[in-house]
Amino acid sequence: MPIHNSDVADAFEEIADLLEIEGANPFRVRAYRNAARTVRSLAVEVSQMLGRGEKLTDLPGIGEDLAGKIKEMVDTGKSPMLDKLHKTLPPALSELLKIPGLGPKRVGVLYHELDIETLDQLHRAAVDGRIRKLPGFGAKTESRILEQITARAAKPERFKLAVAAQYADSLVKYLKATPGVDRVVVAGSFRRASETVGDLDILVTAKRSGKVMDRFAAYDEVAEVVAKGPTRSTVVLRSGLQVDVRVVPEESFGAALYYFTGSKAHNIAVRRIGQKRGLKINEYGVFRGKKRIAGETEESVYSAVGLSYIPPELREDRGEIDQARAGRLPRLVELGDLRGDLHAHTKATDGHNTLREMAEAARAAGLEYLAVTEHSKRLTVAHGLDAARLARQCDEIYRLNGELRGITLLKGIEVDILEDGRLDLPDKALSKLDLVIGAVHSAFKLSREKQTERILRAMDRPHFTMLAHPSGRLIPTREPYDVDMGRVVRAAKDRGCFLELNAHPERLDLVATHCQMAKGEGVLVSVNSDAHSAQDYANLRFGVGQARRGWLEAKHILNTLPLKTLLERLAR
DNA sequence: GCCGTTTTCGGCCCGACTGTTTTCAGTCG
Repeated sequence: MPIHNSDVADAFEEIADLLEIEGANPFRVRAYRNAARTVRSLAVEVSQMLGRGEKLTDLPGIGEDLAGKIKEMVDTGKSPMLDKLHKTLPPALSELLKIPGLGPKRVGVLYHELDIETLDQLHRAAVDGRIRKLPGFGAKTESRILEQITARAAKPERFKLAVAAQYADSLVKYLKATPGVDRVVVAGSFRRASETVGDLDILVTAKRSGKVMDRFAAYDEVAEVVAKGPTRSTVVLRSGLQVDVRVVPEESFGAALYYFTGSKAHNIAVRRIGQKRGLKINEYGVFRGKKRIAGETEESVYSAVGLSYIPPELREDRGEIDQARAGRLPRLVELGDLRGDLHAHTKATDGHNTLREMAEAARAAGLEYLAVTEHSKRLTVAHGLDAARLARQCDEIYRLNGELRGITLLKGIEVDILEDGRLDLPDKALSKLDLVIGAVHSAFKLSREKQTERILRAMDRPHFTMLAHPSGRLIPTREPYDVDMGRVVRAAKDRGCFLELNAHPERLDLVATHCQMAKGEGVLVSVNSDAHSAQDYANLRFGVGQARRGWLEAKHILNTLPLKTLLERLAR
């Protein structure tokens, strides 16, 4: 059983949880959490690093001890440390920590006083009224726990970025209409363009904060007011989405925006630098003693600690701080850099609009070219094209190109990669196209070895241009299939192929770490909408966000090329 | 448990809100 990075990270997180309940040194606990985060976001497997004889202690937050514990897990598949902890604390206690309002101290009390180990037992104790009698608990805490347990079963934990965007947009509009309100900005993981967001953090500048809080609590989508103070309030919307609003004075706007954009790990790292320079950084500004020396803008905050401005999508403490100090941050791709879209469907298969409608909508979205890439025949549910229907669509594209101005249609296909690595249409049919996107839509459960070989064999076909949604995952319903992405990226490089970054809100695939791998190997990425209707080009915004999270610049993106250059690249 | 342009020992980010308390611990972000 090979040990993946996520296994190591999961184990470290559980160790951190259990140590915390045990009352261990909080900094020791943090060390495990930091290590978990580092390992989880690595682009290479730690097992491979060990195999190549690379030192794990070179990784941030991994010292001799943790490097040894990782090696132990890779070698034996087990963590003696975790096994030892399980002798005194049951594994399910980690689950209890996920209930809002329950931290390590209270979970410890629940376990030691009432022998509560599981959510079920917690639920029963709350119903029986046994919790309110414990020291540090009360009737209110007990009923809150009860609510949270029932709520947990019913609601999704995190919201897709595109869904959160809908709630964010209308709430921002509503808050902006409050008298005396100046700025309203969504910060947090939403601003960092995370794939999913757990809550919305909204930052407001206003003369009088009380008015804002009253109006916020009165928003008609609010199901529950969790907390309401003079400068900070938390509500839960009917959809289950939690929203925090913070009000700060205008002169603190930059510091607060920086602070509430996070990530937490990034903020801690920046503040540590400030600390070394004798500066205190909080949401109100950067202070030397009592004197505020920065805070009006985010730039001023970063510059106070000797860093250049760091775009939100990079703020994960994954190397961006060192690069900012050296002035070597990438100039990230922007939505406006995209000149075209290389993946879209029409009514001919499972899309909702005609070829002409899709073309005109693409032009209206500011695009210069659009590749029409229907499904192939194996995907019968989508009414996929066979060679004859594909040829007819190509004729239609040829005719439309003669007619349309300001947009050029390219002839493509999203051809199924069959289980044995063959493509679903003959080479002869594919040879007439401008591009061939290969996609895995079946047999997701193959072994890592077989799945990787399957994709590599498909890439070997002479007309193969691009691999669609390379990991195959769907947020939040389907895990990625098991594939050696390192080999896929290198294979794409060897064969001159491209990788798609599918911008559909449920895909956002390539994931950020794989974008960095592609960048490292010099493989161009194409940010594609996978539009199935004329409105879907709006999703490109989320694809660009993901590309930015992957440190990509315009020069790393295939569809920032002008049409002529693009066609030359595709023809190679 | 990690880490070092003040340190190989002694630090480790910082503030708001709630509930259970009579001055603050716990939790959260």
